[in-house]
Amino acid sequence: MGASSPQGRFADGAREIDGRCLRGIDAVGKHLLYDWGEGLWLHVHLGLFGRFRYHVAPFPAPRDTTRLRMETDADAIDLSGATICALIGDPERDAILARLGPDPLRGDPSDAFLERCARTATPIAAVLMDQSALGGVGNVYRCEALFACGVDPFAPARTLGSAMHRRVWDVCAAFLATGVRTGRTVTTDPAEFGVPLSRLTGARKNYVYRRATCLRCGGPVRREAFRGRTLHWCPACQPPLPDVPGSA
DNA sequence: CCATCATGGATAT
DNA sequence: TATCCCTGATGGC
Repeated sequence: MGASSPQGRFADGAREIDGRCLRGIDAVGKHLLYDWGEGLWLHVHLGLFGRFRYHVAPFPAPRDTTRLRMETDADAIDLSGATICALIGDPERDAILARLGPDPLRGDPSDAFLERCARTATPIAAVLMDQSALGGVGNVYRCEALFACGVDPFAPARTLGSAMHRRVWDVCAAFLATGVRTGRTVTTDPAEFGVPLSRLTGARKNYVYRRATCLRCGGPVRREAFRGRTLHWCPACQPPLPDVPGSA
């Protein structure tokens, strides 16, 4: 396969994999690992701005932001905007795996996540964004999972109880699986609207994320910056738990 | 043309 | 908690 860096910022890396045969691609949480054999890996993390563009021959000219183009005679993939695009070896790959929490899409056991939730007084909204607690969930799924569970984002994790911890895990796992299947971050329930999942688009894609009003109750959605990210939640559908003396 | 915002994370303080 | 990096779409002048 051919590799090049039209933008130039990954010129050395592209040269290194140019002409090699890709053996496989692994996804761990939000990290992608391209296996070039002999312990050589391309590590990609899309971050906030990263994206792939897929082309069929004849390929369009790359943009001036295209950091990496990988191509065969028939197909090309362009990568731009990624937070991480780097060649690494086995030790660095192992370190990535080691620092990530369980990823439901890999069939990892939920134990470590459940134990973290049981132990910590950190708000559940922060735990869900912590990639060492749970791999793969970002802001959309975090907001929508808490909505699906009727949980106040600021509730200290351990006050929710083990049954709710399990439910949060299950909901996140279901969202991630749906994401793989559909290629979209749909979190609404087809049964609630009587239409197939494929029709849950636009204004019916999510219940609270980036919405002015709750898709379920019609009440106002609250929006607030929390640790650098914007939380969205419905205070009517996700009421705070009553204070229990000595619980937090 | 410019400001603003976005599915993320590392680093400084 | 603040700042910076990465890119692209959008909307207001």
